[in-house]
Amino acid sequence: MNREEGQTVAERIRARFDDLTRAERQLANTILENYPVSGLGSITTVAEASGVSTPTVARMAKKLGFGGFPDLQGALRGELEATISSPISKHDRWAENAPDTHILNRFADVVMDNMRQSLRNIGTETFDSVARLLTDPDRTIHTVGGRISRSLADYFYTHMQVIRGGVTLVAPNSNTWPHYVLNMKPGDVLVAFDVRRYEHDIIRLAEMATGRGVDVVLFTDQWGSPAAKYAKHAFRARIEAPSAWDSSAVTLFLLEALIAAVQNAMWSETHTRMKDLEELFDQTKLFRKFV
Amino acid sequence: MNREEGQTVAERIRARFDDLTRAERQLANTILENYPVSGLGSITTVAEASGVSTPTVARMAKKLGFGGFPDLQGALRGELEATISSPISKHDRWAENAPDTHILNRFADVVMDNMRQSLRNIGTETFDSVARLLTDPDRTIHTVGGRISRSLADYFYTHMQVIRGGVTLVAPNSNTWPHYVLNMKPGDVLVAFDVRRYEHDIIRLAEMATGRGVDVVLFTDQWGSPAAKYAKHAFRARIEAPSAWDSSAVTLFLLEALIAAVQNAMWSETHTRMKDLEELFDQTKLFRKFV
DNA sequence: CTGGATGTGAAGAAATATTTTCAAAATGGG
DNA sequence: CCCATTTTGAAAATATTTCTTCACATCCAG
Repeated sequence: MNREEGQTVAERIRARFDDLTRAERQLANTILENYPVSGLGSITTVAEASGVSTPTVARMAKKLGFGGFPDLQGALRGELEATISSPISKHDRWAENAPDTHILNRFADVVMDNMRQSLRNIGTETFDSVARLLTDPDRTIHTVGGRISRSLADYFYTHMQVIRGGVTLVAPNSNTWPHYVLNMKPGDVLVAFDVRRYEHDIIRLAEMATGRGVDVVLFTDQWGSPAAKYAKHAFRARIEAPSAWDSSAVTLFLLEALIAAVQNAMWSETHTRMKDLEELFDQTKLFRKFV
Repeated sequence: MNREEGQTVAERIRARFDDLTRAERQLANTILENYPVSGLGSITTVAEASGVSTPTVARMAKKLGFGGFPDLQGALRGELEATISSPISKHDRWAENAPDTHILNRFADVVMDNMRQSLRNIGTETFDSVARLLTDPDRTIHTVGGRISRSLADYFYTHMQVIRGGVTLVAPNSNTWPHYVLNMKPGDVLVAFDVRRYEHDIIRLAEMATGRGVDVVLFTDQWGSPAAKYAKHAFRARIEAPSAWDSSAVTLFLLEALIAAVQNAMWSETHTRMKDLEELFDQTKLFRKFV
């Protein structure tokens, strides 16, 4: 029984297929089609699905060298996990000259994973709703970030400013926030960033804004800032990183996608603004074109 | 309970995520990672894998509208079967409810691609050399960004400031830059960000800095800013995006990986600084701990 | 007709899930 | 910072499901 240790269930079945009896082969075939999901139900389910009796299933499990049906099932689960959890990313040898353990590669793996998982958890309805909010020219956009996420708010602000008018960056110093709140009117949008460790002031700000009829859009992490309570829409991005810090890469990606969506939706206005901006830059000669 | 009939487990979790408590969210996240395989073991296994107790698992199953844990598990199995047996699995099933043409998915595809290609073109030697430069406590770090990349410089600055002393953020207004140059001494490092459209002032700054014996590290795009001429090390990240704008996501990723590397290399110093910082935060009560 | 394979049903055993209680911990408000 | 409230986990008792095994009837191929 020891040689069988490293084998998959499918391999074991094929290896001993000739020893199997008629009903057992029938069962084996059912397990092999739609492998390995079909073997995951209860022993009764599996038996019924293949049209054999439960004792047959139990018998075969032992015949294949497992302790019993649950043992076989555990093996199947393990295989499935291994299959699903290692997608192309691991095999994809980018930066081939680097050993897998180099921080650059480890970081890349984790970020790609964050990306995949975040995307799975973010509904396009949320995304589209937020894009629609931000496209509405009657709503003023306010944006604010915490100690770390401030840079993201800043990034967002810089872009939105070009795309449309009516965008405000709330200053980092929370003492001044009441003044900003004073300027928010019902229907305005507050785009807030708050990742752990969640900042009390941001939560309060979200609360105050909500109280004034402002729609709060929150960018946070997978655990969700308490500010989510006040948020009309929340994006929960995974921020896992092999580091003492969290990764904002996925959040930035979401932000950029959102910026792209808004820009598409209001292209005519944006186009004009960008052209005007170009001219202004040319006039002040602050920037010289190279490309 | 009837409206929930057609929903996937993931959807149910997302829909009620705000109602979930801390431990439940923890559990929910574990189920969502490696979805849906992670939810297929026994209730004990699942509980242990997420670090919560079995009652919590049972409680959440009911909260989500299932009869109990086995019911939830059955739903997961059903989904898995549907997913695996149909050929949908072609396109990694992120954001599965979104058509491939949704901007969110298009953006994701492009960014993942940028990531792969950038990594292939970036040698770990460059990465390691830069990490070594930034780790040297005798060198002061100056960092500067352009109109858009300013946020990245800011992000970098915020983190480096915690990791080590001797970090300066060069103000955005280029009029004041000569003053900053005055303070740069030979052996210092200037971390500059310059993506298209390349900014004349940044190039001049890099030139001036090099003239004073400063090592310039440049983050730029795949075409390379003219400032690369003066840079000792340059990171060329792909910034392609289905948008009128470029994507900074890969650049941010590189930056974070670099920050992680530096932080690892000087952990003892960083550790002390972080603890001190915590205390200062506690004292000023600016931030309240949630996690 | 015969022997092995199979299914049925059932009973006991084992594992698993549910629920309860209660103390400890976390959270949120003042 | 403290207190009230909620959440959580451990333990245990209970309920339920699932698995194993057995006895026995049936089927089928040779």
